Amino acid sequence: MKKYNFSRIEKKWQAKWLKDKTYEPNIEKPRKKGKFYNLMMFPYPSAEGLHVGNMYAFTGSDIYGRFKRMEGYDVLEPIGLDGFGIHSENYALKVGTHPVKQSKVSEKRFYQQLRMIGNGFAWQEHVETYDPEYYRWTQWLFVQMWRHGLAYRKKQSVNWCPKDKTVLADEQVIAGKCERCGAVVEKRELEQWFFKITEYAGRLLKNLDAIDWAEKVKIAQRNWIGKSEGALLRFRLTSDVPSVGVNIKDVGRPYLEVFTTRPDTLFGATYVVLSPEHELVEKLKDRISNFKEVAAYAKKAAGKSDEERIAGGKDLSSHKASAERGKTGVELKGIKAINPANDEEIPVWVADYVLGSYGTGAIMAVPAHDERDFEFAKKFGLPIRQVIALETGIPRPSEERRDGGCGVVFDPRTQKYAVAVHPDGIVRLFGGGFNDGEDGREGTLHEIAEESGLYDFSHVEEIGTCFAHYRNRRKQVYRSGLTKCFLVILRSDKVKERHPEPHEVNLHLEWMPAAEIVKNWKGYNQERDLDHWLAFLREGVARAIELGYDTTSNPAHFPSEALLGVGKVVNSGKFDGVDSEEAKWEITKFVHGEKKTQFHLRDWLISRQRYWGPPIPMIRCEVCAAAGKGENKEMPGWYAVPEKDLPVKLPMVKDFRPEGKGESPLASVKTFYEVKCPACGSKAQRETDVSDTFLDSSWYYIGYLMKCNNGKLKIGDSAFAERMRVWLPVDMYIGGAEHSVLHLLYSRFVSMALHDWGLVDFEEPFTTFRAHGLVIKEGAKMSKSKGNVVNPDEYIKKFGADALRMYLMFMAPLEQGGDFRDSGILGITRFLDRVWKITQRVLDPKKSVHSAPAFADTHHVPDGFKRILHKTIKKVTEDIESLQYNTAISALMILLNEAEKQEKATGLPRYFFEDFLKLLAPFAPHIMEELWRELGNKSSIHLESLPAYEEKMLKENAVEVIVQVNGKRRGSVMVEAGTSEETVQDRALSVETVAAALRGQKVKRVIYIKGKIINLVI
RNA sequence: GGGCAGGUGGCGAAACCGGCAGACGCACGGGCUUUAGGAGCCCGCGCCGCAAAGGCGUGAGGGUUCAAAUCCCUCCCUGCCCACCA
Repeated sequence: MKKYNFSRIEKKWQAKWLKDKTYEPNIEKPRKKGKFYNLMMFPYPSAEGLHVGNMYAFTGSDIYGRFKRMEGYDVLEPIGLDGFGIHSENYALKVGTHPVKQSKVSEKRFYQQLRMIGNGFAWQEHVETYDPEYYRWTQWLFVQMWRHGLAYRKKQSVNWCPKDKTVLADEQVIAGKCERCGAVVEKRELEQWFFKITEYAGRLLKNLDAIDWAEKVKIAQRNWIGKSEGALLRFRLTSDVPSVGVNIKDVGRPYLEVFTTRPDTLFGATYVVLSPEHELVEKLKDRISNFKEVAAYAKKAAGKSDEERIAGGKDLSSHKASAERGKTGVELKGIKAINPANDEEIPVWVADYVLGSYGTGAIMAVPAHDERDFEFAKKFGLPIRQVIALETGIPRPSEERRDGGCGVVFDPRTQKYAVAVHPDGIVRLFGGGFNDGEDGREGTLHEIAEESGLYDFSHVEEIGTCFAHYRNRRKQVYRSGLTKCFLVILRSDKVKERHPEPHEVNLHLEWMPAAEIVKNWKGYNQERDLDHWLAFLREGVARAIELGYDTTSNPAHFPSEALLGVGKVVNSGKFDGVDSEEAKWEITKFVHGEKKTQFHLRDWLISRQRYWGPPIPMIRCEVCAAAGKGENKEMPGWYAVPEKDLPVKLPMVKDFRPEGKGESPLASVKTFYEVKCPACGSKAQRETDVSDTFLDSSWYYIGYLMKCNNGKLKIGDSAFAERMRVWLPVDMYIGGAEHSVLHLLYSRFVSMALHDWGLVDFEEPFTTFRAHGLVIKEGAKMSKSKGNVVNPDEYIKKFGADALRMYLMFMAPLEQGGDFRDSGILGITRFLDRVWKITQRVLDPKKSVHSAPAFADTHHVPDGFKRILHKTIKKVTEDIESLQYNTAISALMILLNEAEKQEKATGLPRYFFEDFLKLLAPFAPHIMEELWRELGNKSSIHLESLPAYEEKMLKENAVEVIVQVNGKRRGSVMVEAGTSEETVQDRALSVETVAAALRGQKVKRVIYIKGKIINLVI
């Protein structure tokens, strides 16, 4: 018997496939069922060779591609390297090699490794992003963005990584640290190139609904785009500082514009806040009496990294909470804003918790209903006014409806409020459910008198309503109703006899200052969910202060939290009682505000002050700039490099190290940056920054098509347009979830732009996207420091690529990732060994390999075996389609177990081997090819069609029906398929163990699930 | 703090449109092949019982149902992503 030598077999077929162009599709005219573009995220070859995570992803994608090929599609499965950019440059820095040289070394190593894993790559179509013939088109893309008004330059405070010495996009800053090197990110003001991706925000969001992508990636993109519906509101500004320079009306905008998603809370806006970088801070300098202080604050805030700004914000989690922590800000003294809703004069602050880059860079602060404003207001003693009575839930019709009321009872002489104290320490307001025929005011005063005895009041005023739910210990709602709240001012503390309800007899009256009540309020909802009464208390106290009764409470200090959520508007003049959702637009209209949709998405920062990337193909001419001339009116002096001059080749710069001056190393290469102005011919300067790596990878799926058949096609050619029409969009894209928002969003943006320019006929580049999971080792993350990194080379050497591929896929579903355990791979090795042997046995050791194999006569093989085979075909086909390779492999193992039994009984028919090997071919391509050829086939198994299952072959003729008594298994009966319920029941009753369980009791009910289970209920 | 995914034997995991929990594989135990090894074959393997009978078992607690890993409610834990976005 021939021995199984995977090493020899794998090498042999890898060479043969390459020679035969087995995996090269017919680009011009796809064969058979048509094209299938099977794309996997290309790797960046920076680290120490191919990682097992790469191999996991590639294998997962390759199996799918091979499966589609065997389904009859002409599959394009290209591969390339994303080797241009910071990560590759950093690797070069680390190993001390020049990136030009290093890229060649990495390329060789990666491609060599990639050839060993057994993927069906179309090698002719490979691309490398650092190849000038590739980045010619990356630069071309930049030029198109410029020509279409989507590229612009602006000075911006940007994220600056002090270690990588470059600008980072927001997406590359993780919790204030650099995504790649982990250094704390700083802020710097630099002129940068941006792409207007925000112009596409709406479409990028909307199209998500129509594409077949992993749901979590869609969610991540939706969150990133971050659409919010709100309003732009204007606050007039006034000043009591005598005008020195500018008149307040002459600052360009005599009002402050804010964006808010909660215009319904406008009446509760008790101050406004500008971001430190807001233009009005500078413009109003003459009107700000403490400008020095303000300017110092703004300067400090601008230099702070986001990390520091956030650290200054709420950090309630850490116990090291020092007094230093908390929000910071400075009031603009001398300036006031007018709340347009109630014409109230309110203070203006500048604080770094407001971001300059979002909305209008200014907010109206509603501390009662926003956590951040609340925290700020508390710290600086600013007023907090509740304007929303929260809804505590939605009642169900079945629940008993009972309205009620409560009172905030204040004694002006002692400056204290009345509270009901329960024996177990629970504190609440006086009040309760109304009796029949009572209304709000009368009923509430009645309840107060009943519980506290108090009845002599000088002032009673309704201050709020909410729809409340009362819950039992299990938090189930047992009663719902409208609850009203009244502020009640005591005339005298005369009391009459109490008539409390039985459960309230132990209740007693206590007087406390507002803050103390709030402090003692803890956990009232242990028994009933009455936290809305706390909101009423705040409301009542605020009103008592307003009326001048309460002179000791400081409303800024006693509430314990902001009230988030929606409900009915209160304290808002004529809008009182309106649902907050409605009030949003009514109030917006009332103050002549404007409805506005705001996106979280920012423009794409393209510039990188580094060496290893495609130079941005732009030229700056000072002469034209001075004359106001240029390709873009708004940006005089700027010209795109003419397309005939592309690519702008990256010059060889020996010292490519970033210097940290905010300039690319190219800025010191005179021969590079000195050029002639394309318009006027005067001395001009080339842009010396390079572009972001994500621009390289945003269009690489098109790049592969350019390389097809060694073509020299280009975008814009009609032949290339036709090629793109045939092959795009990508049918299946598999990659890591870590690119959910970066690469995938930019690619979508670019393809949408190409579509708008009339160059491609699709908007979405990837029809289907699936994210593979992560590979961990023995339950732990792989890392070099732990020394537990799986090196694929070693395993391929030891077990073969087929075994490694299959083991990786057997661990768990592809989308889940897997736990790599060294011992586990042996199971796969054994399996492949048995597949090898069972095939060798049929090839009869006595004859030569080339003579006819000794198959069993088909007629001798029972239908039962064929049924198992067909069930396996069905299962494997379906599982591959849904990327559940683990269960597909398991089904194939079961089939082999059955086949070995069958072999002993009757021998195995030819059809078994053909189908079995084909089903295994996507998983273990080398061995299957070898065995397939040994069976006498002349062409590749990978170009064969998958076996099809026959529906009629799946039907069992005898089935086991489980017999349950009261839902517990007590036995089973074998019956013919289609046996009537009565017969099954009779048979079930005659089973000994079933009869024993019934113990002669009468069967009350029988549930029969056809062919599966019969449950006898007694 | 928010979003997403998940929690099932000693381990990786199956089953999840409610219907025999633990398929398949690893590890482990026993046997066979006169067996030096990470070789092969057969048997066993959730837990408590010598065993049978039986009972208990899918993060915890409750609920719906003839029947719950699966559906509902409350809570706990882990991983990943995001996080002052008004």
